Amino acid sequence: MSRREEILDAAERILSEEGIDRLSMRRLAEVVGVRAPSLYKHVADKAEVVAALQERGLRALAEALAAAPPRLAGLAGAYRDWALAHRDTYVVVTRMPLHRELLDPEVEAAALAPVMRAANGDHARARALWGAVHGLVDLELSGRFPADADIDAAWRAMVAAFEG
Amino acid sequence: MSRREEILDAAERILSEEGIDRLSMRRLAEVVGVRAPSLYKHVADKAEVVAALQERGLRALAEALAAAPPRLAGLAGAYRDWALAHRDTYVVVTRMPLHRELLDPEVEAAALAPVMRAANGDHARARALWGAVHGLVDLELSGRFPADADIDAAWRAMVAAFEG
DNA sequence: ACCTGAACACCGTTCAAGT
DNA sequence: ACCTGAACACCGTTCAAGT
Repeated sequence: MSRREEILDAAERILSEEGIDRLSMRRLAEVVGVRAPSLYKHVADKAEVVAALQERGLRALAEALAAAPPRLAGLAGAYRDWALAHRDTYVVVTRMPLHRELLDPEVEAAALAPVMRAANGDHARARALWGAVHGLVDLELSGRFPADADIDAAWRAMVAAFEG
Repeated sequence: MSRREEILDAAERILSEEGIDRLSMRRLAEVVGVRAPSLYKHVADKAEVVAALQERGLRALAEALAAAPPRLAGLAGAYRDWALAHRDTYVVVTRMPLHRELLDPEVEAAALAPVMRAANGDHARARALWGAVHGLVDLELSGRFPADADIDAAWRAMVAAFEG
C-alpha cells in the first residue's frame, strides 16, 4: 500500500470515527505517524484529501442505492439509511465544494443512476426527487425537525407526492 | 445603539458582503474597531453571534415567504429567490447547528408557517415539502447540478409532484 | 525520495492588567 | 464598565535543511 493510500485510508477513518471537525492535516499526520508537512509530499493539499473522500463516499452511496429495491419507497429508504449511517461522509459528499476536476467523472453519475431510473429518465423529475430526498436527509442531519417530529411520516408523504 | 447591536450588525454585514469564511471574531472586532477579546464583554462567544444571525435570517425569510403568493409555485419560487439572494445567510440558517435555547422560540415556526399553510396543516406533508424546496436550494447552492442543468424545470417537476 | 523543525498567517478564547 | 496585549491551543501551508 502506497503512502498516499495510507493517508487517504487514515482520513476516511478519522472522518467516520472522529467526525469532520477532527479531520485536520495535523491530526491526519499524527494518525499516519508523521509530521504535517510530510503529507504534502503525497497529496497536494487538503482539498485533494477531501476530494478522495468524496469519491469514496459517492462510490459507497452508489453501491447502497444500486442494492436497494428500485421502487421509490425502497430507494428513498436506502438513501436515508445510508446517510444516517455515514453522517459525516454524507456531509462531506453533499456540502463541501465538489472538485470535479479531481474526481473520477463517472462516479457522480453512478451514484445518481438509481434516482434517474426511478424518474424514468426524466432529468427534471430526477433532480426534483434527488432534491426531496437530500433535503429531508439534510434537515434531519442538521437537527431542524423537533424531537417529537414523525420523520418517517414525512418520508411517506414525500414518496406519496412523487408517486401520486 | 448598544455595542452589542453594533457587533451583530457588523456580523450581518460581514456575512452578506464578505461571506461566511470571513466571519471570524478577529475580523468582526476589526470592523467594529476594537480588539477581539473585547467582543467577549458583549457576547458570550461566537455561537451567540451565529444564533443572532440565524434569528435575523429566519425573520427575513419569514417575511419574504409571507409576502409570496400562497400557491405552491409562488411559495417555492419565493423560497428559492430568497435563498439565492442571501446565500451565506441561508447556509448559516440551515446548515449550522441551531442553538434553539438562544433563539426566540416563535421565529422558527414563523418562517415555516407559509409552508405549513400550503400543506393544509398536514405536518408530514409540510415537512416533505420543506425538505423538497430546501433540498433543491441546497443542491443548487452547493453546485451539485451540472452547468447546463435546467434547474427551473426541476422546480416545476417538484411543484407538479406535490400538486399532483 | 522522504521527513523534519521553524515559520507565517490565521482561528476562538482566556486572563491579568490597565483606564 | 470597557478595552488591551500576551498567551494558549489550535488551523493550512511553505521552505530550507537534513538523511
